[in-house]
Amino acid sequence: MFSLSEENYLKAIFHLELSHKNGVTTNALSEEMETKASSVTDMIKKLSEKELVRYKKYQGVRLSEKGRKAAVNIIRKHRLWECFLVEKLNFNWDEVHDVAEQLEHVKSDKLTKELDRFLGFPKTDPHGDPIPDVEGKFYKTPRTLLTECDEGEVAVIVGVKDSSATFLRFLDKNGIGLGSRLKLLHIEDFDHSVEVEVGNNKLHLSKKIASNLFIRVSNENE
Amino acid sequence: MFSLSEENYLKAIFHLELSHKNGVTTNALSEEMETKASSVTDMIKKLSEKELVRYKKYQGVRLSEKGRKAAVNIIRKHRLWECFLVEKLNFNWDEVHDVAEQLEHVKSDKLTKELDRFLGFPKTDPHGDPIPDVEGKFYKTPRTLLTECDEGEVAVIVGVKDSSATFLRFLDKNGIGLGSRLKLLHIEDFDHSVEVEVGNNKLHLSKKIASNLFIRVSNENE
DNA sequence: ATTAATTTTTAGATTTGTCTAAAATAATAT
DNA sequence: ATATTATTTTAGACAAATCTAAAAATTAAT
Repeated sequence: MFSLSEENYLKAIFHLELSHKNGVTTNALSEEMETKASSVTDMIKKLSEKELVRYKKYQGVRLSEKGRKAAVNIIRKHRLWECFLVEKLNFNWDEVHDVAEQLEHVKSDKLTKELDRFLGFPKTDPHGDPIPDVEGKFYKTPRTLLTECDEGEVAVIVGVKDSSATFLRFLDKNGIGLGSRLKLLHIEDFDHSVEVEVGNNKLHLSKKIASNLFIRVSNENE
Repeated sequence: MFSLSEENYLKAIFHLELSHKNGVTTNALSEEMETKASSVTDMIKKLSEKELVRYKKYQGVRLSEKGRKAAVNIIRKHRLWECFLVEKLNFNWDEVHDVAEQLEHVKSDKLTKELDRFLGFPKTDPHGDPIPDVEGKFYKTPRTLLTECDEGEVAVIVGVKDSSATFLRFLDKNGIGLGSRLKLLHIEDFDHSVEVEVGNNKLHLSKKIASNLFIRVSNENE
């Protein structure tokens, strides 16, 4: 159906469209894909011929409905494999990305369907990102960033915005993971860093860290 | 490490070496790989430069130790994935091949190791073929073909020589699978076809079919 | 032991995805 | 409004893996 490279471009365009609402630029794509802009132009032309993207010269690209379907399917597979690796194969959440990047390209509808069933139809991956269903629908649960939280509130970690190994290992080291309950003790006016209580420890988190933690504000007693 | 194509050639050479004891010929490889002989020559040169095979012009190829290790590792992964598909994802034994062909190329030692553990360190795949260990060692259990069986003996099916979907579905249709107990009632002198009892049915199997069934001769009462 | 047939290799072309360098277009700054 | 800068595209080249057609080597047949 699609080549490895085409699939990777589709995925990248999908992710970039979230922040580049009026078309993904060639340079943005070339940065994301770690290739030269000229290579991107070449590939965009191919995707455009296949009607996976809409493209006008110098105007950037956007996915067509067909392209979106394809991209979402790859993301679905990626996230299901991540669940598999963590839940069944003892991978840590910072180790799954590269392997899932390979597994996501395996072509077999039955495989995806059965993997989903085998995992119990998970709704989110190990980083808290939603897993789209077969129709390509994302069930988004409401979530905000820790930076939106007020002093005194209790937040449950439901996801990470940055899922780089560096960040994830930092969280591990500090006993923070999905499901962790943080009480926001203090927001520092000077740099917007926050002081939180997690378990019985107090932790100081920079604004950058807080802005990469997705939370759900919780009732003290729930 | 190795390209997809290189891996497929290594695997093919390994399989062909079993029957072509004094070197795998270019034509044999081109048939196995479904490519032209000239393409094979090109690839052989590349593998030879990488010291994965020993090659002298017009003399065919054989795997080096390094090449054998690589080939066996791919076969190991292929067979582990086949187990996974059948035991965990409800695949039938005639459906696993193409998907395993894709999965076998995923690169991650941890993945292979953990998959092996997750499956309970299986020794054979769904077709009864042995799964090599991490060191590349095959633990071969003694087995013969149904054609070697004598009248009156009871045979347990422990593997299939031909694992094409056509053959496997034929076996399914006739209630034969790994572990089936067949009593050899009669060998027909004319064409060496055999009459067997499986369950409460009598079946007539051509010589070709009998010669593709690996068996272990069993004690009536075991 | 030649000749004929087969197998294998070489030479040159093609496709996919990439690259560099240069040209074209768009965006920004004075 | 024009000049400067940045972005994007084009043109041409390259590596990997394949192909076709022709040449070379080996094997088989008389």
